[in-house]
Amino acid sequence: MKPREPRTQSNLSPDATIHGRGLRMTDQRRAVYDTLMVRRDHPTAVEVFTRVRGALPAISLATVYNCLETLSECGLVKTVNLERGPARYCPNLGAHAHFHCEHCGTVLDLPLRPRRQPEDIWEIPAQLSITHHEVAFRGVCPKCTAAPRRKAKP
Amino acid sequence: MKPREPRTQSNLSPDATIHGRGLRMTDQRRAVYDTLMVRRDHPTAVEVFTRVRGALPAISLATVYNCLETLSECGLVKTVNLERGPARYCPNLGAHAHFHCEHCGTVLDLPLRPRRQPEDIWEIPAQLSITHHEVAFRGVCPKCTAAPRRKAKP
DNA sequence: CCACTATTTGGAATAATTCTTGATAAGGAT
DNA sequence: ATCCTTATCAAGAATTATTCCAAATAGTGG
Repeated sequence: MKPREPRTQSNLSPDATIHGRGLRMTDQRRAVYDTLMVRRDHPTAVEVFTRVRGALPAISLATVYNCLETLSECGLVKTVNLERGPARYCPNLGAHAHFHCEHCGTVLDLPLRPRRQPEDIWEIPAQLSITHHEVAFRGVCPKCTAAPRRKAKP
Repeated sequence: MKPREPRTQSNLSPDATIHGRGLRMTDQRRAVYDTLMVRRDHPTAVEVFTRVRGALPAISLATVYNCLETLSECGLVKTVNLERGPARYCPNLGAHAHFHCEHCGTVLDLPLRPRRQPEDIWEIPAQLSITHHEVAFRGVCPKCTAAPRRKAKP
């Protein structure tokens, strides 16, 4: 059967991952993390802020930015940059690209095919050491192709 | 032998491409375009501004932004977004990805292998129509791996 | 030359994010 | 438990890159 997707990159609990870096799992960090995990979409920092205030009404936007940065550095979430829009945050830790619908703004995950990697299609000099890659597609999503009614926030 | 890389996407002259859209090839646009073509690196708008003032001392930064946007929309240059840094502009019209050295800041072009395409490695739903894609790698370039002395602007 | 539109300019405005500062809180050592 | 050290948070200021705006300028077709 298909292996379950790891909850974190290291397969440790989020707490252990955070502690492993000498950091603390605070209420704020947990709330931001949980917010990302329950609705597995691609919210901006402001959207996370709005959602997380349901759990922690006193949290500040600056703290949301801090938490998202920390979680991202710890590999617990991914930061997604699409064009020049606000950064988005992604709970999917598997290897994947992103698709951004230029009509409705939706972001979709496009998984990497099994046993495939970017080096298969791009010529990457051997001496070059790669630590990250980010792949973004842009176009029109199935829903908007079918029914191109309303347009949305870009 | 290897076909020469087209100077523009349509293989028309830059002037013809611009005219084809009902736009004019002004001194400013030409100067910005030439600036990109002579030194084939990946300058930011401000860097283009600095360089282009050698030819047109009176040009404004807003105009440089306008020209770069126009040239990019016409397919005469490419806009490159790396992480959340300032946009960079690229004269290479061939299909390629970008590599960003996190040590010295250099940007390198990584060509797409012949007869390869992103669909080869990412699962892209059939109904999804793709108009653009942008691929960015991050890591350490050969020079910095060999001699990790100075660090640079990020 | 005239009318019309495209373009440029300089400065103001905006958006997203980062920085700063002082207050809080948590964990370890005694 | 108390003290000490460091991490974290909150609020607002500051920064950065980019876009917007209004007025001046310049091409183009007739």
